[in-house]
Amino acid sequence: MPELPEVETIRRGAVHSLIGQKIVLVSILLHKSFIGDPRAVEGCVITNVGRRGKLLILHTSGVNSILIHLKMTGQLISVRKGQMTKLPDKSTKVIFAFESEDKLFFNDYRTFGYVQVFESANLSEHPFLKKVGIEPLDSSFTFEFFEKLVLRFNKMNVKSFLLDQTKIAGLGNIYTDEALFYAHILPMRQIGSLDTIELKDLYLNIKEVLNKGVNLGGSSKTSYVNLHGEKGRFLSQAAVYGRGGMSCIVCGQPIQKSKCAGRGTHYCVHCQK
DNA sequence: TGCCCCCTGCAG
DNA sequence: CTGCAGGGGGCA
Repeated sequence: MPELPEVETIRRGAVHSLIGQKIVLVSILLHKSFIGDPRAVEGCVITNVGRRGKLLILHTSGVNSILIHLKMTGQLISVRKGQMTKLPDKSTKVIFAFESEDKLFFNDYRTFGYVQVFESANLSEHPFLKKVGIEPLDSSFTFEFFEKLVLRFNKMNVKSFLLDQTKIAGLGNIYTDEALFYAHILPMRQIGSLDTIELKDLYLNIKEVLNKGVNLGGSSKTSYVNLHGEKGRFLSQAAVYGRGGMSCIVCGQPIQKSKCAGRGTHYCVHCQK
């Protein structure tokens, strides 16, 4: 499910609701959803909440951190003591119970996601963190950096490049299609064919679209909800994603939908070149 | 550097 | 019923 804006929205909710919570019990309802020893974080307090790309990181008072990747359909939902809830339900895979009697539910009906206990001192050795690329909303992501990065991958098509987490971290199918639309670039274009003006346009729109996503609380196509169980509002504003066959908001021509980089890809043949 | 695959559920 | 879905690891 979630791309950078969705995970960032959850992170912000977690900063508010989870910091200071002491974990008293971790219940695992599906073994494959949990990697490592749950007892290693019981008794620990959540001290901070970070994010790298689409990976959420709960720092604790102990020697371990808790890494959470939601993949396609993961949800992380916090329920206060005494609050009405339908949880756990059949998609619930992991439950954290806190000393406060608040609870945290990890739901994931397709079971691609995971919760992982990992030694904080060795986070840089984690298979995902070891390879993940630059944070596009960080000040270190300058146009100069982007231009140099892009130059090394001339043969790739631009959509595959943007989806590759080892290059830029956090873009997924929705925000990639949106950024390419606003940059007037067709997704199947070869990186090497982009001129400096197009690269600059793409660079600016990557940041623009991600910021807009964060400001609207992310995208909810099917399952995404924030930490409080609320849907995101980005998709109602999407220019191309999920609008195949509908008219382009700029020129009125029908939005195309086809496959690129193995993913459903939305674009306007009139506005994008 | 592309495909297949891990799963479940829902729309067409 | 088939195909498709916010991801990404592992394999030629």
